[in-house]
Amino acid sequence: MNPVTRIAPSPTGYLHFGLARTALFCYLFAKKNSGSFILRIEDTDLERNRPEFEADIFEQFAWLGLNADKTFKQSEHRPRHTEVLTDLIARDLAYVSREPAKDDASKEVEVIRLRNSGQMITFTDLIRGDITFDTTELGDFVIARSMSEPLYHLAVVVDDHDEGVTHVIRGEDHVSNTQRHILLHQALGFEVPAYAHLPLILMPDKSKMSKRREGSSVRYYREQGILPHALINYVALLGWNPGTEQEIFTLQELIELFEISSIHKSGAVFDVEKLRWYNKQYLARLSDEEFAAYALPALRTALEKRGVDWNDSIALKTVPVLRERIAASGDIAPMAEEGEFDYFFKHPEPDSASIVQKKSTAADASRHLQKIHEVWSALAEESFADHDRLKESVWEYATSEGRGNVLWPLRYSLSGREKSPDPFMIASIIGKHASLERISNARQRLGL
RNA sequence: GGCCCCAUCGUCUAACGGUUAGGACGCCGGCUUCUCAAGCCGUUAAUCGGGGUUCGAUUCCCCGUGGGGUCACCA
Repeated sequence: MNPVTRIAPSPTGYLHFGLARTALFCYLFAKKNSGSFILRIEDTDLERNRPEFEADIFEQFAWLGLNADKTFKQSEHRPRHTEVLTDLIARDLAYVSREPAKDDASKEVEVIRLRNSGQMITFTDLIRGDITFDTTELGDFVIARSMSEPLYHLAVVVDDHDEGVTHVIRGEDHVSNTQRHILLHQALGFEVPAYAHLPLILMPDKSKMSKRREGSSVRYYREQGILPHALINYVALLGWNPGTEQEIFTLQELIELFEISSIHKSGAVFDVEKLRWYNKQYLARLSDEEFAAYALPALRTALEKRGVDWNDSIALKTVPVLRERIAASGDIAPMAEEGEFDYFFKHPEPDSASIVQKKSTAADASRHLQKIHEVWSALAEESFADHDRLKESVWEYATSEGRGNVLWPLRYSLSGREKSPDPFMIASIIGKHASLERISNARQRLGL
C-alpha cells in the first residue's frame, strides 16, 4: 500500500521553521515509498486565523519546493465534521454538555464531549517504540464547541481518515495528543494510522523554538538570504542522518536515503552558523549571473540608502568580492552600512597619514604611487579587466621595494580603508580611469 | 507537580558488545598574504552519575540526576 502523509499547519503564524522540517520528513517518507503528501490548512480556530499567514504557508512551501500532491483547507470539511458529530451523539459515544463558559463563568454554554471509558492505550511510535497512556486522566474531553464548530482533535481524526492518511508524522509536542486521537479513531470505527513523533528543534538554550519569536519562521531565513536548498539540507540533518560522512545532499538523494526509523529521539539544538555554512556551500554553486541576481539587489538598496550612486557595470564586477565575503545576502546591508562597498562606486577620501605604511615614509609612498601610476598609465584600458595582469605589472617592483611599502599605499589609496580586498581586485573593478585618479588624489594628499 | 519522552565533543552527529570513540559546524593555531575576506592544513574537545549483565560496555537492564514535551471550549 502506498503511504499517505500530511502536514497540517494552522494559519496562526508565519510558517514555522520546525514545521518546515516536519513537512520535509513527511515529504521524504512519502516520496521514498511512492506515496503521496498532503498539505492541509488547519483553520478550525476562526478567531486566530489570518489570511496573510495562510498565504505565507503556501508561499514558503512553494519556495522550498515541497509540493503537495493535494492541498485543502480543513474548514471545507465542516459539513462532514458536523455529520460525524451527529452520528457520535446518536450512538451515545459523545454528548452535549451544558456548562459554565470558560471565559465567563456566569454564562452557560453547550460543548460536545466524547465519552471516555478510560482504557489504557498503547501505540507503537515509528521513532520511539511503544508508548502507553492511561486515558482516565483525560476524562470526557471536549471535541467540539458546537455542532458546527469542531475542535482540532475531532477535525484531525476525521480528515486524516477521510483523506486516507496512513502515517501521521508530526512534532513531539503531539505525543500526548495521540491518545485522544486514537480514542476518537476507535469511537468512529476508523483504522488507526501509524504515528511517528519527531524530536523538537531547540533554541541554543534548549528551550522550545516558540512560534512568535524572531528566527522561528521560514520567511525570516528567506529574507536573510538563505537558499531554499540550504535550508532543506540543514534541516534534514537535524535529528536524522544516513550514517555516512556526506554533508551535502540533493533533494533526490535525501529521498533515496531517508529512513524514518533512523530518526533520533532527542531534540536538536538549532545552530545558525551551520545553516550559514550550508548556505555558503550552495552559494558557491551559483553561476555569476545567478549570484548577481541574488546579491546585487541587496547591495543596491543598501548603497542607495547611504546616497552612493549606483552603477550596473561596476556592480556586476563586484560579484567575486561579494562571493567570498558573505554567507547570505542579508550580510550585505550591515557591511554596506559601514561603508564597506562605497569605494567601488565613488572615490574615497584617504587620510594622508594612513596612506603610508607603518614602517615606510611619505616620500617613499609617494614615489611608489607615482611609479604605479606610470606603469598603469601605459596599460590598455582592457588590461584592467584582468586582475592577474594588473598584479604582474607591478609585482616585481613591489617585491624589490618591499611589498608592504608599495601595496599598502596603493590599496589604501584605492579603497580609503585599512581593510579591503586587494588593490588589483579593486582596480580591476573600478577601471583604469578611476584607478589613476585615485592614485593621483592620494599623492596630492601626501603633499609631495 | 501528574503523565510521557530523551541523554556521545560547545553544536549537529557516527560507532547497532571489542575502534587510538570517527566526521561536520564553530573555536583556536599554521600556511598563503600589504590589510581584510576567502581558501588549504592542523589542534583542541565528548560517552551525565551509580549499580548490575558480560571475558569485555558509548552500546543491554535498573536506579539516580539532568533536560524536554504536555496537561484548553488553541492547534
